[in-house]
Amino acid sequence: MTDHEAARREKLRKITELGHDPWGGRFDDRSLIGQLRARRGEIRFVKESGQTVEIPDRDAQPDLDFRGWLQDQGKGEMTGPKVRAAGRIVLSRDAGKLRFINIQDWTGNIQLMVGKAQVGDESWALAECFDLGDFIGVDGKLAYTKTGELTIFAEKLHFLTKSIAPPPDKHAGLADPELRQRMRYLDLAYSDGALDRFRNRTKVIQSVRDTLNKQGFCEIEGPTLHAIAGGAAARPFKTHHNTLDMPLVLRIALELHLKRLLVGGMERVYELGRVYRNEGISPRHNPEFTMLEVYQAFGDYGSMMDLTEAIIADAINAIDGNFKRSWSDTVIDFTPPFDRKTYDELFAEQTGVDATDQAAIKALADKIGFETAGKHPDVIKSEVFEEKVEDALVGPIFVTDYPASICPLTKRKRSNPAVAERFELFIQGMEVANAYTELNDPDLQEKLFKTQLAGLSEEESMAKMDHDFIRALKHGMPPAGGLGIGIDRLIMLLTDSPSIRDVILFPLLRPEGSS
RNA sequence: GAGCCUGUAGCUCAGUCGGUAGAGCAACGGACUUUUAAUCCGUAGGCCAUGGGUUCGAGUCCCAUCAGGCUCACCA
Repeated sequence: MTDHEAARREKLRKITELGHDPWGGRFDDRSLIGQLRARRGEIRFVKESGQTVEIPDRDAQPDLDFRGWLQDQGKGEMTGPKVRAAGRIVLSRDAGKLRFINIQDWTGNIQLMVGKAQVGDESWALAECFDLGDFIGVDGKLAYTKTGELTIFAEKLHFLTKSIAPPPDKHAGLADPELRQRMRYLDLAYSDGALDRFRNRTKVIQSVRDTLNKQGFCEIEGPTLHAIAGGAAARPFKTHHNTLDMPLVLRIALELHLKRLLVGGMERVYELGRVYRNEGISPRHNPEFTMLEVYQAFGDYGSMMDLTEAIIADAINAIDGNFKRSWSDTVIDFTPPFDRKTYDELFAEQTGVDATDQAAIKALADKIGFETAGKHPDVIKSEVFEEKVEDALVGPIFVTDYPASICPLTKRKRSNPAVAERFELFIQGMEVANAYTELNDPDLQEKLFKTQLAGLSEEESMAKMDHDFIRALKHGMPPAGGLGIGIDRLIMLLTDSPSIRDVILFPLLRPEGSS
């Protein structure tokens, strides 16, 4: 046991001795600290003559010499509402028989003044057992100190919960990224901005649902345990069901079940949920992440583009309504409509090479040093695109109309079968959304599945072919637009968070002390 | 999976050329009834990530391991 813990346990003992429960209990009728701050206009100064004076608002006049102003009023008394608050002690200063304590709840932070003469010996003895990190409640008068700080002048103290372990540095908070992730509770409680970041995450997710529900979309919950990992090209996590003695995988995408629902007549349907990919970890990849997939019958990728803009604009309004958002040392302008450019236009812009000139593209690829022998011209083009174009897509920008051969499971343009009706939304070089006009021809789908699985043995291929999905398509899936949004990445961009682990409460980490 | 970087007190961090382990905050004792990163006086707190090696001597140099970060790879 550390000295810190021993000292805190000793105070815990004293609290019990004083007749208080160190683990507290229900505490009704408190105001949130944010609400209390909003009530500061009720505070008055009453002069000896009986004249009532309004208190100048320090937020409006930050340079005001409050102490001087107060002296100018002469003798009198500050009056303010009786309030009750509760929170965690985050700062404490004592000045003899007087203590200034800052408590914090999830709406803010406020100072308490506890005077021995004002609260009595009993409460004073309790206050001497307070440590940083404890939860306390207070009844008192909301008013200003001589220096103009909004303060609850304590009349009665309540003990709500003892903190046995010492908190991180009271100003620096937690700096070590490993500790911030492992001990997210401490990060939230003591690191600047951490709690707000995750509350903004909640607001974004709620807003996404609101936007879709308002437009008549229906939220569903598909299975997370799949027999076949379909809908994406990632490696799955494998698991096993004991009673059925059956291998299972965690889902890598939401797509195939949502499309079955289109067949079933759910015309506008979405799922906002977790998917799992057994791939590498990076500042943009966590093994489990939150994905939104939306399908709209009788729509196409164009309908999805408008919807994507609406989802993002509404999410920003839900946070703070600021469409010019800082991102690292730059600013992203999210004001819709976003730029829309075709794949070929961007290719030509960034490389100076005509996107339809296969020979010139191959020459460029050779110059970069790519292996080009035996590759499909569109594959070469796509490799050059990733190398030369994607990083330049600071966006937000919709990249539309991809070469059909690199997205086989997408419907082609009727006017040009070499082009797939697909867009991706890029922001700061990061792929945030991906949408298609969905393929609904079961024979073509089956053929393309087979081609996609061609590299695998027949046995593996059969195991990965989702025959039920093909069967569903045979019953008729209406023409539809489909959209996927990486919600964690969107939240990263909206909260100026450079790593996906900053917006996932409990990202995957190796266990501690695994040596 | 590869390369580079990091790991020192509860927290944030110094630690020079290899020569007895440092600071701020937090803690403990004391002074102070309007402080606000309060101040002042005093005290205590260390498996220098772990395990080896080199050396008279290692926080420091070398090797391995563990954990984390970044870059790359992987990744509709």
